[in-house]
Amino acid sequence: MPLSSMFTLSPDADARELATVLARGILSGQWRPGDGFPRELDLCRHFDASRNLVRNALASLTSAGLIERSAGRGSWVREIGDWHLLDPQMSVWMTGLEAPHPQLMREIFAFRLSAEPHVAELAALAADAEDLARLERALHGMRDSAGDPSRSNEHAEHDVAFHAAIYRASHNLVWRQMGHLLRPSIIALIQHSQHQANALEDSLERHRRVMEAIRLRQPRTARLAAAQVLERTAIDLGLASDATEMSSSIPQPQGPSL
Amino acid sequence: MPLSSMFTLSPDADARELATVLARGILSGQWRPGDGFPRELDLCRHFDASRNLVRNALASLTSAGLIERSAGRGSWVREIGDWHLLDPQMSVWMTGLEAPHPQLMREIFAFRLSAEPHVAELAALAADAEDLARLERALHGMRDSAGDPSRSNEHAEHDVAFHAAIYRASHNLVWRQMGHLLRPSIIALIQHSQHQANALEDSLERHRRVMEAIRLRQPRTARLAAAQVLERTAIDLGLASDATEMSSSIPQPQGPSL
DNA sequence: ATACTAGAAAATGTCAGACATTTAAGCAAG
DNA sequence: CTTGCTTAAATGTCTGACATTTTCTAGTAT
Repeated sequence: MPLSSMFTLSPDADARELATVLARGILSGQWRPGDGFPRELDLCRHFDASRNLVRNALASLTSAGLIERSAGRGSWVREIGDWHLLDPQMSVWMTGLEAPHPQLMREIFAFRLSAEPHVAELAALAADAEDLARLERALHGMRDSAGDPSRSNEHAEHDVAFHAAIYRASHNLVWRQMGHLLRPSIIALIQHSQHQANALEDSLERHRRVMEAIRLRQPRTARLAAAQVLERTAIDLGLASDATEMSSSIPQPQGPSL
Repeated sequence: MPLSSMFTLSPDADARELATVLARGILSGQWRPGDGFPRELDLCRHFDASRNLVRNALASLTSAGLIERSAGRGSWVREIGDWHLLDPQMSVWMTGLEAPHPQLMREIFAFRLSAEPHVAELAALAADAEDLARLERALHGMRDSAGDPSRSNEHAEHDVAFHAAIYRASHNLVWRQMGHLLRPSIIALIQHSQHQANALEDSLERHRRVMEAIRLRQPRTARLAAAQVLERTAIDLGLASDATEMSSSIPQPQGPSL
């Protein structure tokens, strides 16, 4: 896949911006897994950048698992399963994408569906006053910016902050790091769903119930409330069909036990 | 914190090795969060390396969230909460550590305790023939190398492979990526517990039960079996006290619902 | 004395060019 | 057909210079 003229860059760009352009080229499917990636010198020519800058950008892509490089052989795009979806840098790159990567969005949402209710349960067990303050600030921010299309970005940021505060309230460093995954998922939601007023009102109410359950230290209630927030989200994304099955934690029928 | 003479490097080291040495210096507490990190030129002198190589190594630490850099001000170690624990590179760095980072090990184990039973449940719903083959190979590897102190590393690798296979069998890319967390946790276990023969036998049996439950597509059984593997692990690590409470998924008593 | 400004110093960021190393392909001799 | 040499192509590294950002300090005007 040659460098198309779609990829442009301001003349005074730094390595971070170039990395962003290239990463989004991969995330948007311009280069696909298995494809060869342009050589350093071609990138230098195309973007009128020094080799040093190009190499720094490629180092970022490498550390995110997007490409693999080998002296003498070149660079190529790695399989999706090797991408470091939990690298915070990836969240930034995914967030600015004009059209989100469909498979990744499904995978991330499926993960949230399976994990977030449990995280809410942990949060109800561990949250302290600071966590509750964060949740409250985020919820108020969502409420203030609700319904105004010109403030939808702001609304999305508060939405992200709310969910990140839940992960953080688990008081576990690993779960907390996972909060970075939320941004691309939620931004895509805001941009691609027609928020009807009553849907928004309903969403806010469901968020509020999660916060209340955490405040009252009711783990099971928090779990169910978090599942219902995601159910609402699934509806807004048009994924409602199988969402309800996965988010409920009703024991499945099964054969004879061991 | 000056550069002590503890930090040495073979004369023909590349950026990756230097990054490893420096990262382990941070992970082992030689430099603590908030501390200033040595300047580029000091590192060049100390390790007899070019500035380019030093900069590449520092870029790795930056992308892992271990340090923060700013033109004119220098570099310093970031707070533990900002470290990218889910970066696969971090797992490599943590694994080779002579003495594991106690807090990180606790955090990672607590995460596994809360997540892995659920992942096993997902695996029981989604595993295919290839996943089962991976689980079986890993279990056989564990069994073959059991009890022989000279093959404890091999045993640990198969142990890692078994648990990674569970995450992978969830058939979700995010959970799959999280399998990288397992290595440092399991290696630390092997190195710091006196494996008595009966404990090992018991551990193997518990692993086998997880695999059987996944094979038979029994999610609830798989969840419980995975919790019991972790319970065994907690005993071997000397953390057994509160482990059983967290891994069981018995509903907690709670106040009035919303 | 105090506040503002200019300049120097220190640190990281970038550039340019040369050279080193790794890999793959082609070609020729056996 | 195989082996080994040569060449080309790509990434990796080194060196030295310069650019930029930030902080500290000294000096000056009010």
